[in-house]
Amino acid sequence: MAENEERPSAPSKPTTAQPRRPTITPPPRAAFAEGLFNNGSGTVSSTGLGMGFSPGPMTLVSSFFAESEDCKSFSQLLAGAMASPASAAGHMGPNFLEQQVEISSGDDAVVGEGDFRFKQSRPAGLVIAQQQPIFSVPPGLSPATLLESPSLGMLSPAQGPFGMTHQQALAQVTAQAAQAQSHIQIQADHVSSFSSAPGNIYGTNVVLYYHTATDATLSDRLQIGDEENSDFSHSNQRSQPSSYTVDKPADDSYNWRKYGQKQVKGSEFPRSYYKCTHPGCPVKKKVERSLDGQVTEIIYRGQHNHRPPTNRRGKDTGSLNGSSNNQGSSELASQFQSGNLNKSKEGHSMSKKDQESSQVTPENLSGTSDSEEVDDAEIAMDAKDEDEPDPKRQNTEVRVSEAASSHRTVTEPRIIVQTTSEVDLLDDGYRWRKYGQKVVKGNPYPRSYYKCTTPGCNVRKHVERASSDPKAVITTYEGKHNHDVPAAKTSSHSTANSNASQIKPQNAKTDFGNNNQQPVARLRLKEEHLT
DNA sequence: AGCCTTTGACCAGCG
DNA sequence: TCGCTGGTCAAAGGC
Repeated sequence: MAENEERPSAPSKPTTAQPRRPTITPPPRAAFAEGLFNNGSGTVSSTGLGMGFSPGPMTLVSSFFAESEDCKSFSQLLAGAMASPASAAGHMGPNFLEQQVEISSGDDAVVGEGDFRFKQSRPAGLVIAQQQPIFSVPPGLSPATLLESPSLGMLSPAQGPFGMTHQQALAQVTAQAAQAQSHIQIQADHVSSFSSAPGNIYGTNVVLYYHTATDATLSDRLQIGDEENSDFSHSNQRSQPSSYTVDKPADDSYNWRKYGQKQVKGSEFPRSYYKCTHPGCPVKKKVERSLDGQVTEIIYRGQHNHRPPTNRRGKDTGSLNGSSNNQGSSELASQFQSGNLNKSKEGHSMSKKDQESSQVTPENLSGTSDSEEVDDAEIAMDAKDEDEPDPKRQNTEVRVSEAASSHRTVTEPRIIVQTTSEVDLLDDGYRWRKYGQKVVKGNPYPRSYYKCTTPGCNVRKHVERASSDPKAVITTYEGKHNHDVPAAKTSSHSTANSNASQIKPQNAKTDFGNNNQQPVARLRLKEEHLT
């Protein structure tokens, strides 16, 4: 199992005098999860997938904001955030009605080689996450560990147990990232890092970076601030054996075989190479670990051409993945795979240069770097031409991403999805009909409303542009598609994105989706497109 | 026995 | 052409 396989192995060429990264000492997962699940409302409903699926990381993250004051527009939030982090924090106050997730994509959006990242810390120019502590983390428990929890429920204590692995969460986010066409950042201080990835999604390479340099601040960011969540931390502290050290990425539902390890130049830690053990499956992944076993980077390449193994090897004891979790993971993975198996080749055809060029720094994502040079975002992309990739845009995005790559840092956690095919990620594969537009106070740009044109499907989305940053385009999805992608959109990119769409609705409102029984959890994708 | 990790060697791409 | 580098191979050994 991936977890075991990714246990740190004694580097053949041990690095010396490397800055030690904080050791993560999470509680036993069972207790940990219990602590999580017993928090908040105690809602235990599963998601619309009917398999105990939990909301994606966005939802989870968003749940932090679940008790914010009023549901201000994202534009407002974004504007406020940009203007003043503190102000932004206020916006995301305790009464924030809608559970929202901030996933921002960078200006340097890449169509062909999009990068999606989860960001632990707020971007310099975009602060959405509330400043108030959200929940506590037991001493020694790193965010990576938190997210490695099979449930991730810690991120959404008010929503009860969500049997979702961080891979699933990541998968969701990644899928949504794909939908967003470009870079994604979870604009939440609470989201620290992921210890693993779901593997290839839609022919993309998922890169997870762990930057424990920020771990020092995690305690601050992840401290409890909500009495309601205190059980979480308490339970964790009670049950957490100090000796429990998470030194491997969580289960990503696939089996991997290590086939190599090298000390890569420029990398602090040895890089391990893994192959999916499934016959004929081209998926590989590279894992970099610190000396203390913490994963610092995971790169997935290729796309699984099979379902995740249902019978996980018994030796995978590092995870408390229950059946629901595995099932959920598998289900999620299968969703990813459905209808889009033809991308694996493209994934492998992606040159190293392409991959590298597609990596973008959080600074760029937040518009503080070279991304400033890019043209204005195109909300119009959402309003029209969803069916057609824009070659021009692709070229531009590649250029920007390259520029951005020069600013790449290793100081912040990030997850990068390197798309391995030229996919117009903006196109989510579904047909949308614009049914409204509204100008929000404080935002010169209108918020456009769209509804899925498929009869009986209540999925909606609205797109808005941040007032203070026209490049920032936020797409919010509500509901779950109860149908497949329209036949006319069976192109690779459409399929990929449709899959993404299929995943998003897990966080959907109950009044939109057919299967959604969960509290509202809107997904908010900030899309920053290039012209 | 099968599957896995380890690890030195080999290969290919690139400047 | 050569050296560097990342990626892969494959034998050996362990579980």
